[in-house]
Amino acid sequence: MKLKRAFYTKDVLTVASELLGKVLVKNERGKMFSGRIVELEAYDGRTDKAAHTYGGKTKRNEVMFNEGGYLYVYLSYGVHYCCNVVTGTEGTGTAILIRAVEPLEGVERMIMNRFGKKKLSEKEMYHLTSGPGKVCKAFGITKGHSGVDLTGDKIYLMDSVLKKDEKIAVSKRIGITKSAHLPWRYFIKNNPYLSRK
DNA sequence: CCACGGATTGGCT
DNA sequence: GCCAATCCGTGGA
Repeated sequence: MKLKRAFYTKDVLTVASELLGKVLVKNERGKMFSGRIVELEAYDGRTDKAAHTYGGKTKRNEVMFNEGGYLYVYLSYGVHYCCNVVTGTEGTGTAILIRAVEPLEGVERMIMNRFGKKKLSEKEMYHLTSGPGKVCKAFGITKGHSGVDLTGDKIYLMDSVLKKDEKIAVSKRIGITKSAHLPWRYFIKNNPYLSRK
């Protein structure tokens, strides 16, 4: 089942806690890419100085002010794209950064997008999508996908539940200096595809 | 107008 | 462990 609008329009921390284990899917003219979300971070422009929306609406962040269920993509350090799931009601300015997934479909295409070859060692496979920039590179997600409606059929999320032995853990967010104390990074404990342990 | 810094990554010391 | 790559929004002159 594809996740519907109502899943996304809830409060950002509620959606964040429900988003782990869901499957990110990209259908690129029939070429499928998919992966289970194993790590994410919440950003809330109303209170959180690290959020892109903290200073109000700009051309870059306007998608993040949409109602929930849209994709917000930005360029990090001028080098890497990172993708976010917009949450909440219109005008809220909240989103969830997808930091790592466990690859499912389209693995060979992901390896090609990331490394320009077809095979990786077993060890290298754990680094295929273990970071926000890596996920976008592997899936072929760029700035042109910012604003895509996640209730459409190009990029969307499928419902799925955590495995019986999987537990959610929470920590501080990675790589930020402002509002760094907030415990808004959620991840599946001991999952081998995390960006960090 | 210019300087600065950032939700990252991979390669080199 | 350290650092360059490289775009763009923000803030100060």
